[in-house]
Amino acid sequence: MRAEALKGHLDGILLAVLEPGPGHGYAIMEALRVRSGGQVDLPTGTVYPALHRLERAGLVQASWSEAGGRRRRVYELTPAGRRALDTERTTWQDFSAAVSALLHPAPAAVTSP
Amino acid sequence: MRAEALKGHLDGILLAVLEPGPGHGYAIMEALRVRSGGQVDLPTGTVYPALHRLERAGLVQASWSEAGGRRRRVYELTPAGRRALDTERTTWQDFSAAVSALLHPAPAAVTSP
DNA sequence: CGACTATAAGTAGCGACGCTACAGGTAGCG
DNA sequence: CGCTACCTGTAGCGTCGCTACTTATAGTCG
Repeated sequence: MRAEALKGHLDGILLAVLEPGPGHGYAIMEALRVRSGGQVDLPTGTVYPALHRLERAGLVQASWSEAGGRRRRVYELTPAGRRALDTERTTWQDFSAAVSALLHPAPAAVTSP
Repeated sequence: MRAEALKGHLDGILLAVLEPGPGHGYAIMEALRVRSGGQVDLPTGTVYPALHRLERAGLVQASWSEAGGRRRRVYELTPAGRRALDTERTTWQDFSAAVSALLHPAPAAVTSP
């Protein structure tokens, strides 16, 4: 899938992945690949800047951790992040319903009589 | 609705509106507003450039028409445009299913055991 | 040992896209 | 005459995801 189509919804997806518990960037990319059945496979140049963006926005909170000589930046939802996720979910519902409706039927011609 | 969220799907929507028959820019904006129950209300600075883009891409074909002293640029789908619309519909199905799946459940934590 | 893969994080620069804020013009109504 | 609806358009901006690259450690295979 053209991951480019995620435009504007990536943030919500990342927040959703972090909802059940903290995680680091690499694990998030893995989780997305697995959960989408390989459909969503984001490059690092997409995920890391997005996480930094979320951090700047105060939606996630980050901290360094060490595991087997590998440093990890672990991200966790903030209260604001949870609220933003809720908002994103309802926004997505409305949005996808609207697009589906517009994309599918095609009842009559556009030109007025 | 944040029309910005349409990123990447606007073209498909415009093609869908033009599917049943030709139409001009202003009527297209009207049609979108009406069909979406006011949810989708695009500014002219979004619609006209998008139509020009579709024209450059060969997905629509444009011609001037005159009606009551008002010039109108009427757009019509090309065969390539119809094919692109089909593609967009299946792409949208996959995409929206994937996003819904990722956004909603949240089965387990990200971090591996 | 050396090469390679997996794990892990990051940045610079680019291109695409939608938006804001304009500009310009006609028709009709009070 | 002023206002609203109709109709098209552009310049410049900001955001966002992508490509391509860099840096570093751990494990595996020949």
